[in-house]
Amino acid sequence: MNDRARVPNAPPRGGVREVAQLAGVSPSTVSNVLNNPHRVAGETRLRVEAAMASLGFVRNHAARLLRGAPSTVIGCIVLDISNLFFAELTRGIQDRLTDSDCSLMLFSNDVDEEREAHNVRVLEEAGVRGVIADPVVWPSGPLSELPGRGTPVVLVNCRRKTAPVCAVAVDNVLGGRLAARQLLNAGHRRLAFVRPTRDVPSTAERAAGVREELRAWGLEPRSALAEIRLPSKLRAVETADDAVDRLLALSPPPSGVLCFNDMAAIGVLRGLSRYGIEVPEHMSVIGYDDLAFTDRLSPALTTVHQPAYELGHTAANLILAEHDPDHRHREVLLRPHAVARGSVAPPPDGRRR
Amino acid sequence: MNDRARVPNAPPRGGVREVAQLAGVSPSTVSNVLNNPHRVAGETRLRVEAAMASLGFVRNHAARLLRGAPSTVIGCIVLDISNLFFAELTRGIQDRLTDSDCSLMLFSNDVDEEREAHNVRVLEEAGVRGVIADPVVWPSGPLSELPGRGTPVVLVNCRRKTAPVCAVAVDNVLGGRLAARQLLNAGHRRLAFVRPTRDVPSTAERAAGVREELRAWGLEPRSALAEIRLPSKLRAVETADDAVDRLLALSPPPSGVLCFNDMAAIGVLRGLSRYGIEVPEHMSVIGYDDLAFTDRLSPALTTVHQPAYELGHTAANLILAEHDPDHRHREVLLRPHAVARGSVAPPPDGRRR
DNA sequence: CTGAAAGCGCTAACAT
DNA sequence: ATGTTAGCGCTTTCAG
Repeated sequence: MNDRARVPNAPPRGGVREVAQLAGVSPSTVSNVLNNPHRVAGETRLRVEAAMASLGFVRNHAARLLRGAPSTVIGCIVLDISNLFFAELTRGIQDRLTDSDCSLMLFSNDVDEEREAHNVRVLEEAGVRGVIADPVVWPSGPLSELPGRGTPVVLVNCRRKTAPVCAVAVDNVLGGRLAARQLLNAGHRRLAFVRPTRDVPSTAERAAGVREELRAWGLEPRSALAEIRLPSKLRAVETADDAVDRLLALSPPPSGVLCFNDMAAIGVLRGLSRYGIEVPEHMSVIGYDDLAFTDRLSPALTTVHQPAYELGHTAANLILAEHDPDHRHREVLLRPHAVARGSVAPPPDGRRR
Repeated sequence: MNDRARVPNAPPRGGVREVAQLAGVSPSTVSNVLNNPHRVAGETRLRVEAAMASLGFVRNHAARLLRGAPSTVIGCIVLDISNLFFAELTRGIQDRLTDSDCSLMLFSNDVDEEREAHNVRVLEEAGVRGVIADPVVWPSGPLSELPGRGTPVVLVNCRRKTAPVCAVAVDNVLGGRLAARQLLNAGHRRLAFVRPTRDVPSTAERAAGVREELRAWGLEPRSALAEIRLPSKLRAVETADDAVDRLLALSPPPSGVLCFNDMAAIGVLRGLSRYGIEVPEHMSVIGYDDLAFTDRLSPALTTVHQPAYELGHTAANLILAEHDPDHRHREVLLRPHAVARGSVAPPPDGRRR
């Protein structure tokens, strides 16, 4: 084999050699007009450029990489690209990378450990300049081995723990407390927490925050907080909708529902409306993330704001900064804040329960 | 230079050579255990595999590519990843690619022609196996030159016109008609159309559909349809919110607003509520896309459904199919359908206007 | 079943 | 200012 197994009738892609020949110079001169334009005489450069244009010359990135050029692609592994939170985060990364002429290789792993491992491997084989990831498992997973082999890693939405990497996260424990506090403040004493079956670090921290807050109010999580687990790999909107059946079967019934993210909250809202249960009159609901449209939901969703775009932008900054020889790993911790809207009200019976 | 300009203190990444040495075999045998495992004796293979493991061997994708291996990465260029429509579409692509062990290199170009051209170039230089794109310009743009140089292209959300490529699109002209029809059916005769300043093929087609429908009802687009243009590169939610000022300044005022997509519709809803204008009592609003949460908006958004995930899934199928030597280019045309919910009602004065 | 050798396209010394 | 040479890591005939 050899013609690159490209599309059937494609003309062979010409290389520097061919350009050099047409321009009547040597391959290294062509390379120079590409990489050190100042070192080549103006007239020669023009001739070479004309040759490149007429041949439709396209640089071969693989060959440059092999020769030792620094890669311009950054890998990114998110949990679910169809969640607007990650879409926003991805955009933050994109925008920053674009400014530095870098590209993004994106994976969405559906919170699947095996897929995460596979994606990490592909990225490493591709020789990317660094990897930004919201880890499914940390600090023990496959991601943790990358830095030791020369591929920088930046964690998003996850504390670095003790690992020697950069990380940018939102304080999820605080976020969990903030979420719980809104319900508690409104008088709710029996809560349900809708969360994934498979916890990732960020959701585990949120859960810890919720429990902390409960205890701070003198409540015992074990009895005051019922947990509803959602199958992890499917769309939260749908699984949460389904889970409302279980939510309503709880006894004693909760008067407020904490959702691990806004997408799940939408599902809960939908499920509740299936049963004709009004929010917040009969049931309070709180989300997490503060996605762009949550203020227009019916009712407007009370939630906890996370700066998704900024998270992505910062992560991109950090990964790009790894290039600097005297770079020190650091952790950026952003603060979430509560957003009170219309989906939380005092419990229906007027008394605390 | 030479140690790959990787992270400062990284150990040099060992290659097949090193593995071969440790296993006491030749590099080609190592290559064989990687690519033709059946051709190597069981015991030798085990030894080689052990050596790879102990050295933390990672295949170099660039070198394989250079040697002629078919690429496993597919490029994708969308207009705006922070629009849930594209996030869903991207997920459809991802899921399909994952099944074929391929990866996704994703770009979001903010409807910017130059960025599109740049992204196309990067993808071509990377030697990707194919490119899936929702083009900003077609059929004259940089995307159109790819197939001739050996990189297959699949259009999403855009008709192929006469070009020799595959495409998967939703019938946008029909979609535009469907959107307009819902307003017309409810009795509206003066409409506003909120659309981007910079049309991409899909929005231009929707606009054509809207005009067609108007004419079918005996209305003259020029007088019955006011156009509100949104700056293209910013988030539609925000620009549409701002545009409500202009919308309300229209004279005579429209009683129904067509939005080029759901994100813009959310912005319009938000802007309208700023003015205390109720939807649909005082103004009807219709979106486009039917994003996952639109049924929970207040009011539930009347819109036109587009199968975003299926679009992505099909596009991935098509690009993967280009590998087949006797592949014929084809265009898949999906049908949109109207989704009537609560944001459209008869015009406020009860009479047609 | 395993090894030796050549080369993919490009770039960086080192000549000239 | 330009050309010559060698080699990045891998795979693939072709011999042994």
